[in-house]
Amino acid sequence: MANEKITSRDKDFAKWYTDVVMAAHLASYTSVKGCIAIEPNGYAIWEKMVSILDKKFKELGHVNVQMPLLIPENLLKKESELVEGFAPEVAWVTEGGKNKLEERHCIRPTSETMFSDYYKDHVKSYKDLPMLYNQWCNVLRWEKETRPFLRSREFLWQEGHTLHSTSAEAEAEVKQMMDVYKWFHHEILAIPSITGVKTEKEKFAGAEYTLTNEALMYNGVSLQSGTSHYFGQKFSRAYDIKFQNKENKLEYAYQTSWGTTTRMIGGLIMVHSDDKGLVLPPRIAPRQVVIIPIGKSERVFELANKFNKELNDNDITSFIDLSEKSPGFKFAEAEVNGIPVRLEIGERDLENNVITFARRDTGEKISKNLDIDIVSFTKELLLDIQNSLYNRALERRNKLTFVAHNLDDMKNILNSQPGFIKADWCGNVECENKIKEIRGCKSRCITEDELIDGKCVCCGKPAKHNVIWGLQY
RNA sequence: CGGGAAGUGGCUCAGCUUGGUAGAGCAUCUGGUUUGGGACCAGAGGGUCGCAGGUUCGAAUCCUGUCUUCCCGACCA
Repeated sequence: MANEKITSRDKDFAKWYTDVVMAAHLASYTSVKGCIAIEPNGYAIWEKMVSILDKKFKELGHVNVQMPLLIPENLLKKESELVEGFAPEVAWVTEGGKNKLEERHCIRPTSETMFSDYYKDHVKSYKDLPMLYNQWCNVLRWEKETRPFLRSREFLWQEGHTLHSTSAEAEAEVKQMMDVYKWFHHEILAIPSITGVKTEKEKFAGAEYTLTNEALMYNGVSLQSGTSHYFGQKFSRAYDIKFQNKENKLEYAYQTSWGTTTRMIGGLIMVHSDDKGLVLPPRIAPRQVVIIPIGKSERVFELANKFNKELNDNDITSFIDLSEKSPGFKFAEAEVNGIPVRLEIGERDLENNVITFARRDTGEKISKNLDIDIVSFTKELLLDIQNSLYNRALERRNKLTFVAHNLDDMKNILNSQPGFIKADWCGNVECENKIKEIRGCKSRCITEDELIDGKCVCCGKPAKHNVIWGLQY
């Protein structure tokens, strides 16, 4: 039974998406364009993302810091590629109180600048390196078209900025952090993303190269969800970050940056959710089990409390829905909010000494005897839901992964059912631009796979790479 | 930023053409009865119609500007 507040996913995907965001109370609009209010249900997901990623970052030796929100104009302008890349979407502060600022400041769109400015004064020797900093913060980019979580002007993210004494070490960091993002998507979010290198055209402004994590949404559109950049010495030259190396010579440091954002919440919705509302993989669900007591008998509440305590004592996040609503209402509410497992405890079942589990991903109801080991059963069920969601998403991704041998193939695919399109490419940006003319199709990432035909899908000349193409958010 | 649509209690919308100072359903609150797929009865509260100007004796309604949201393009995490 679909939720009446939610437009069907297959009928209007864009509307379905916003309906789910609103119906599950993840976020709502505010009077500030492109700046959403992230509501408790949405923020709880972000908090869980933060806690898991933050733990991982720290295990790998990173520490958290906080840099200023404002960046002075002349500082931002030191790295020309970065400025050119971000210029159209930077917001400026020109007044403080009643005074015009002698130098205007932008609100950070990203913090390479401030980190670099900090590093230049704090790194003297190779013994100071590496510096493995990360910050959790908000940034602002003056986007023209905005959508909750997917593209808002203000958004929350983490940006890691690290400094190394050798290129090899920095490049290893870039790869390592991309592996973390991939792990996070596959193991926690149950999203079978693909990773690879961005083309020159699509890489981050100012980077030597960019690694990307690309996730395919239910409708076949790709979402860049996590990037990791290698800067080499570009920023350290622009910002004068030098250290004395082992040979007692001054050398520019090697730098990286990597980030993930609240956009991942949007990805989570567009990969797993359905016409009933949100579907959350258990490992990212802030609340994994809802217990719904039916009827008013004392035994019902005793059991609800007992099971709730047992689950929470064993690292399963559970709560009892004690609201004054009918059971049907509570079922629907649990579904729209994406709670992975529902446990119904009712008088009628108790007469037969059973309780009923319902799983959000399939809707299946499972009747179990009262004397089951509730903790181990629930753990297995949650694991099974986690795996099923991953497999379902993987099947969908495979179904929407196509191979193109020529431009006509690409056109046909993009005009019927978009997805990941694998095609050979000569490495020339002109071919990339030509392909983009087809519904805005862009290169997603360069794969390590073998060439398909050995010739460019666009110009027919010898190909250099097997590239994944697609539409993007 | 170009092309289109829309803003009226928390939500969905009616009223606007033919100006006379605001309605419905859902939601909320109170009391009671209920409880296995979005319960029922009775009662109550809540808006000056996105915002700013203008026309008029009088504007939700007409005019101008502006902001926001949605869809389609161009740009982007």
